[in-house]
Amino acid sequence: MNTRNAALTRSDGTPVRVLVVDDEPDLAEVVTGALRYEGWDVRSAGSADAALREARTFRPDAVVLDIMLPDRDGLSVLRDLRAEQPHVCVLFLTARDAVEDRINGITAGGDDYVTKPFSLGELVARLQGLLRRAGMTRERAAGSLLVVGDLELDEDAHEVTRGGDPIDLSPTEFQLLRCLMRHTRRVLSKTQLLDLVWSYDFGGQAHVVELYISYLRKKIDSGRAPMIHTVRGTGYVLRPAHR
Amino acid sequence: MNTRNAALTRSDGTPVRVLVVDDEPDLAEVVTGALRYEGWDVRSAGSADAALREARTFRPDAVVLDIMLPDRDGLSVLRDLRAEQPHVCVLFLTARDAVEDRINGITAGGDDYVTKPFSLGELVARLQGLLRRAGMTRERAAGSLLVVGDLELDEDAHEVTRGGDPIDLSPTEFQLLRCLMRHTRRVLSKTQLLDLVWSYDFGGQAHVVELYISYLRKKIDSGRAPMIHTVRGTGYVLRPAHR
DNA sequence: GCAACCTCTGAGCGGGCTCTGAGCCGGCGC
DNA sequence: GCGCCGGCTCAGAGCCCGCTCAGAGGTTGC
Repeated sequence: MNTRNAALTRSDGTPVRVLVVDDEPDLAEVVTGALRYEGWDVRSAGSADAALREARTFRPDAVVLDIMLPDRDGLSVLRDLRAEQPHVCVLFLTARDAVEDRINGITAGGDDYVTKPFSLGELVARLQGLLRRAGMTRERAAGSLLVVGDLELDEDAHEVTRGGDPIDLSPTEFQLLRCLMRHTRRVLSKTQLLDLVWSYDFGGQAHVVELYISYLRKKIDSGRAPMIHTVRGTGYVLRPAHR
Repeated sequence: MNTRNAALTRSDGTPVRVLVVDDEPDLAEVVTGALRYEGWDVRSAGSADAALREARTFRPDAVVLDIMLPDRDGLSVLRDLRAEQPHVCVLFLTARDAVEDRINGITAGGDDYVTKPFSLGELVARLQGLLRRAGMTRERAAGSLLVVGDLELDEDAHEVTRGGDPIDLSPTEFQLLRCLMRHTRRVLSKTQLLDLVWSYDFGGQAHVVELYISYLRKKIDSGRAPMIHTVRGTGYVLRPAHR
């Protein structure tokens, strides 16, 4: 399990089921790994046909679906999926400049997509958002609010407050904080943070993580009991500001 | 569920039932998805015969009906539907230059229509309007008024006021604002807004959204505490003014 | 048939965001 | 005590994102 918080589960208590469909084995592997790390039950397929076959027996709650598959068009796969399982959530993967007109209207149906290259944290967050909104998980009630001590982060509203005071963050700062809050009390290495927050094709150094941690501290910890702690030689932890 | 507001339900508490009838699978899929996202119980049919068969068992509260079906004329389908279920609401889909005199006869009966290509937000709003007027939902009382802070939008009257002052908006501006107001305090990406407010066949870029947001701000926020906020890298949110 | 309005495209610009590099500090080991 | 290494912070360059303006084309209404 990844977090101290219970892993996201379905209403019957079993882990959420996700099917990953991508024809690039490397990418599929990375995504699959990240989702398993979330404690979910993950399977993968390399083609549309395989995906539909797998879906029939596996009955996933959500599908991560590359829109550029060798054999079939993304929207038609969606249609076939929905025909058998009307309530499955779909998260599309698409190239930045891909002809997006093929998926016009997708987000209006509650489905979502991320453009390649994406960060794994983003992918997971989007997927959780989909599942939450579909009412498919136990966390329905909790909504989109992450709370650690007097620090609150609303994923839907993109609002962050500490002790009630609003704090505004840049996109990267926001993602980094979300990531820390998701894994409260667990030390995350710079490499892990790099893998989660930055796109998988980011070539930069771990130094950026330090930099962004320092930005975050300025906005969140300055003048208060610190919540972000560094564990020398290992990484960073977020903890409620003791007492 | 999609909105903060509870899903529209029938007076007995079960979800509203909608039957979508269209012979273009892609369009039907998108429409079906959008309605399902509203929390409704949706089924679809690709032909008039299938529709009538489905209606007999499904007993929908409303039908979204393409007037140009391959096998039968839309109006005759309407007659047959009404013969069995006199109180069903019907929303027609029709081509822009369709014979209007026939349409006029229809709307006199309390039904409504939208012309292709339409926006999904418009479709949903019209359908809600129909159901509301038919007294088929719990929200009857709430009426067609959306309120956020001192900003009010009347969906039926197409009127908008802020702090009591009337504001007039172009059709697109109106739809965009309605969409933002329906999802108060939730960040909507430009893509989402594009999918909801613009027609499903719109090929343009997300840039238009920025443009219309700027128009809206001029009319709604200028000289007052801003309500429309941009979340860099993500989208836009509407929030009650100040604090 | 003309005028007013609406919608969208394109371009320019301003500013925030991201990342690089360098210097500094403090802890820890030799 | 000295040097090294890991982490922190500052400053700055470049880029990208979002905002706005101006204008073309289309539509509506008179």
